Amino acid sequence: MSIKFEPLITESLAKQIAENIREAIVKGSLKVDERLPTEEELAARFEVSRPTIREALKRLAAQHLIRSRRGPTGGTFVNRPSQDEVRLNLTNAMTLLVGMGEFNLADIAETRQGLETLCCRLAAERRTDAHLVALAVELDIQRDPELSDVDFCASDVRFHRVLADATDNALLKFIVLTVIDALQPVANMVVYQFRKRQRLVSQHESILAALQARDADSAIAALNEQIADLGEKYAQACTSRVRHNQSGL
Amino acid sequence: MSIKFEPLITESLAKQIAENIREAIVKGSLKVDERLPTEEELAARFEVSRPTIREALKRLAAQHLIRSRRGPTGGTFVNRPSQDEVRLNLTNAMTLLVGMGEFNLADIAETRQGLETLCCRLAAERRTDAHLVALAVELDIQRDPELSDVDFCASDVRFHRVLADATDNALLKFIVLTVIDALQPVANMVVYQFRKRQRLVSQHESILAALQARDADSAIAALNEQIADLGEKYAQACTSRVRHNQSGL
DNA sequence: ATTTCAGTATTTGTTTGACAAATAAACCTA
DNA sequence: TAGGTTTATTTGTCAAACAAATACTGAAAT
Repeated sequence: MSIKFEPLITESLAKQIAENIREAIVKGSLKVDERLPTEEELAARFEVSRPTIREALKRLAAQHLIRSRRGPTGGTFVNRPSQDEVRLNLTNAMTLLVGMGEFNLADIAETRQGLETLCCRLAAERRTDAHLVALAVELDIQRDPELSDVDFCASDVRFHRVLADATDNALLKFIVLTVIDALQPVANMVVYQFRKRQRLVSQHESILAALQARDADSAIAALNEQIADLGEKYAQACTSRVRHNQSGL
Repeated sequence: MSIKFEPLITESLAKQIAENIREAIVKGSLKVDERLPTEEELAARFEVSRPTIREALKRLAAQHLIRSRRGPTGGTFVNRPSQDEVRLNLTNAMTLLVGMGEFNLADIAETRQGLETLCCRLAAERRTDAHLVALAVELDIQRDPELSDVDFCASDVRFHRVLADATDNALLKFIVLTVIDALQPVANMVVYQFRKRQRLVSQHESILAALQARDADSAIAALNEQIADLGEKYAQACTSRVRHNQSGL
């Protein structure tokens, strides 16, 4: 006689329930803005207690898959995943990976170069006048010599975000924004020490002019120059940080 | 007299606590594999009850930031974020976005083309012989006319994953794998109806040959041809699906 | 008739206290 | 010393209750 061993589920109930509901959402059995049963009903349905149900729901809430409201018309509802919310998650996760040193700086610079080159090519084709204006606004900000380092950095980030927006490709924009945001701490660390902003600004000016003329190649050239510069600074910042750490120990 | 209004925190305690601990992790005050206080201690520290603490911890567990074990040496520990775990999260989230139609097929095709073009360029430089072998293995599989559609698809995905691996750029690989995985459902839908595999296979053969010769341009040409083909199929699949939906209603 | 306000029901948020299950270390026993 | 047994610790789960938010209901006042 052959004994049929059960799969022997050892995962926590809350996790299983969360996974269960999650699948229902992604498969579409639970539609956007649809209301889930109350926690008590869910507890009865899954034959567990309410705290267990709540732990499961919190897992889903952490992924922005559901939202909850109190009151008679309240309850738990399926969230339409907004790009921004998802991107926040991704950025957090990637920031952590970058912070742990999972990616080296050369890889980061190379990837950014590849992505932004692509952006330049598409943006040169599709940018609107509004994009040019937005870029010009940031340039004006960056030209102010009284600007603090952090503000300069922030403006730099916004400049590149506009570049991504000008591609008119939602997916590419999504990816590029995620990467830019995740890499901002690193970028900050670098530009912070990069006091000669003039070169950065003039590169941005070149990019803006090239986009205005719809000249993709010139835009890419200016961009590559900038990223090459930053690549050097990355390396310097990296070695100096290593030295700092060594001296610190 | 000016009254100083308090920030008026209305967020749930569990959420605040989760955010609190999360920041401690990303800021580095809590190091990898370090053990958090027991749930009881945390409850005392934050002056809330244990279930509330547990809900907070579940939020973090959903993001793979912590893990828990029972027993005397058990407790809650800070997780080293593995690329694969994070990627699984990202892929799930992106799959949802794609499934909700946040990105149109033209954008998807264009983005994929841009990313993989980049991969080809780098892979032509840096591929090792092992990569060539891996690609050849998949090609052999794909040549089998008896292969089922799903298996063909799976092999196709693996082929492109090897391509990403050959770039020797961890970040780029991470991004490309995420996108490929998130888009697999769409790709499946397409290739499924694309019975003439011969053309796909010969394109793969061209890519392999080009990489062997370290000829980036040829590889890119073959790849672009393939993605252009898929772009057409995307469009067809899309319209046919629309028709299907219309007839269904 | 309309507005305003208090009450009420419903649902999530939180607490308390307890027990179950897993697990490693300490402790016996042979 | 080897091997099993107890024990302490910690997370996992449950039960019952109260608190807080919120929309609906209905009565009172204008």
